[in-house]
Amino acid sequence: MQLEAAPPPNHRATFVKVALPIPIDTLFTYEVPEEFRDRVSIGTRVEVPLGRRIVGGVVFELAAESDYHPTRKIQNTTDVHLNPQLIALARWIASYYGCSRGEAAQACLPPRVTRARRSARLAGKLRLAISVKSVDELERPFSRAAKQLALLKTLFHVGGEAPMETVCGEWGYSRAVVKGLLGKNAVRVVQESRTSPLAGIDREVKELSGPQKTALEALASALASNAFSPFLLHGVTGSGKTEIYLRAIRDVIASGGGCIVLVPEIGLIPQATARYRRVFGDKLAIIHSRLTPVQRLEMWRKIESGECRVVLGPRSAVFSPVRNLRMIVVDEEQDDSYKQEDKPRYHARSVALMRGKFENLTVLLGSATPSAESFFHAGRKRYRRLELPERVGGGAMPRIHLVDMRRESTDGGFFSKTLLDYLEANIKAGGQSIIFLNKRGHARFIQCSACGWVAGCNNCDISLTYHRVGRRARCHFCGFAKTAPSRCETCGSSRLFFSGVGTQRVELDLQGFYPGIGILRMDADTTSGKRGHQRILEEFSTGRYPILIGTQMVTKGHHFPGVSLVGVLHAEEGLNFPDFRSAEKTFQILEQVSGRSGREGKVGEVVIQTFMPDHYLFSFLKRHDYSGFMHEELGIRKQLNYPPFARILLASFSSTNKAALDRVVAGWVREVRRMAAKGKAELLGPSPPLVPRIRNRHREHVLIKGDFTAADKKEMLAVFSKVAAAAPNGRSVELRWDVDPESFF
DNA sequence: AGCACGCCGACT
DNA sequence: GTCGGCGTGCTC
Repeated sequence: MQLEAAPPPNHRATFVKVALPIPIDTLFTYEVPEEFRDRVSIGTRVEVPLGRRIVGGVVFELAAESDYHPTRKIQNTTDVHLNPQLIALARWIASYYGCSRGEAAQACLPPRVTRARRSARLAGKLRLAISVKSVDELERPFSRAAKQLALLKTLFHVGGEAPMETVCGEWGYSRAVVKGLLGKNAVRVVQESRTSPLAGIDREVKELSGPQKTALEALASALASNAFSPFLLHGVTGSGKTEIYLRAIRDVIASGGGCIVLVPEIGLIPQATARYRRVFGDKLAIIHSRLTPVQRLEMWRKIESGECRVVLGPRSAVFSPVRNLRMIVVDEEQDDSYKQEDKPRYHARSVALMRGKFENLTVLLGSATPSAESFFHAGRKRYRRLELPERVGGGAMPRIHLVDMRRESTDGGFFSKTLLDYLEANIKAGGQSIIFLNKRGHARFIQCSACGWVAGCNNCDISLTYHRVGRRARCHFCGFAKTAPSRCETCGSSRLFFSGVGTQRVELDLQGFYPGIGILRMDADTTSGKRGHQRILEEFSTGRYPILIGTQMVTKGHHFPGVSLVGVLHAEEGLNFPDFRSAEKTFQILEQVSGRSGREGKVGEVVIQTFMPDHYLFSFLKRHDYSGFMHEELGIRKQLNYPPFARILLASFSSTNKAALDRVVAGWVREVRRMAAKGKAELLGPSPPLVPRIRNRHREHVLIKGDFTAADKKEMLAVFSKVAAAAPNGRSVELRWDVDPESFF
């Protein structure tokens, strides 16, 4: 008979095994000097010597003896630590995404700040001291102080006051801006809070719709069960998803729990989160990309201590050490900004679900246009489906008109007769219109009209982008730049033209049709500066401009009550992209941009121009038939064995040495194919990607489809190390390992 | 990943 | 002669 083993003491160990932020998964053993023993346990972030530098690592194991000699000593300890649940999550990330435990642990923690400069504490709250009915009244008196105006508007949006810390930290305003406003008596500093937290919600919506009530009841019972409960909340634009989130979170907080809300990466944090701030006040922590490392650490401490119970932020917020975490919300769950493109290449939606499993949480995925993956799982009852099929206030969905541009193109121009007719009618009626160019980037390249030559980069296989400023031609990958050529470098012709998205040409055309009309254009030339996008969106929302022209940037953030027409140019763009998700993504973006038309009682019009009107997505889009489209799309996915029916993995190899690259890739593929023959995986490639050379590094892609385990992935990575070590110059070959890739670039 | 060591070519 | 390129090996 065995004695019952006492749990190993989680303190006072002589040695610790530490996971380091290097691409090696072995734990390194360090000695803990006597003075640190009380402060080191599993999960503690410690500073340790590695070679001749000091790095931050996380203690994963304790040991009485060292298995490595000579053992070096821990340099220092920190008060940052990973709790046991997050250690488990880091382990899962490491094995699933194929990185070291140290790299995964690092992604779960706030940045390591070396110089812990304590910033002077900003006390009190900043309160609006002038009374205005709408932000428009502020425009004129503050027209010469853009920053002050922006701060006033933000204050107005959040209900009139905000803590000084929020103003200078989260929103990034300098003290000079605050001082300026204090000098003009436009704001005051007050000590106490006027709005009590958790109060604002009932004032905003009188009554919930039937489907909203049903959804909330389902969430409430899931939360009460304390079991892992994944949901897909499918609600059309304007159907009140945020109201559901807010109420569910409020109930969690009321019963002593905490929540995480993930949002896609957007630059409009203050406005987009104003409702959360009004409801949750100081209990809310907002994380965003403009926080400095010190601010991030402070935020982490507030969450860890329980001072903040609700965390709102982009993908990294999924790792927040929230006290008594009960629920994770993933808003706009289809958004591809949830995929981290640097190591570890995790998907925040997957991490949220896995964390939910480990910690028995309710995980609420919300979207107007759910991903095929989530839609599928909801259909298979792996997630519970909640639907909000109607807009709040009963607004009808916009009417969609499809225009076949093969017939209706007006002598090579951008506009069909149909779109021009609708546009003219809308202008006459005083409505606003959005002209959406369905193009990804805003690159303009330089081409010879005599021979077709395109100005390209010396180091990358890509065309150079033309920048009007200084007439430069620049490479987006490596930064290579030169003066834009005035003659073709192949045939010497001077007949060069600048091609690309053409928002400027669209604007020119429209000015021709409607001389003197107010047009806003949103592209690389007009959105320079940090707040460029926001500025243009705000100007458009004043209603003074009848037309806004833009690319995909116009689909995010802000909604415009005055818009009753959306025109889409080149709707088929992207459908021919080498990405199995291209139809899904195109459908989602067209549905989203359509949703911008007509709100608050008015039926909006949407004119979609395309050269591929026969593509299946358009017949479903016309009827706003999301389910119909998804069933068709999932049928195709099944046939081709793509997600969600199979897992995929993109192995992207690169090297400056083409011969070494080819040797290593060929060797790796040969061995992995042999492994795959035993299992169910299928290898596609190797094949050169869309851009076969970047920064003078040649590239090769291999796509792996099938059903593979963490062990299979580990073996494939091991094969790479082996092959690369054996081949001449093999070490020059780099492998970028992307599990569940979102981008195939 | 980062850093040192060491072996080869092309310069003051 | 050495400066510095990158290929290789190692880090508790």
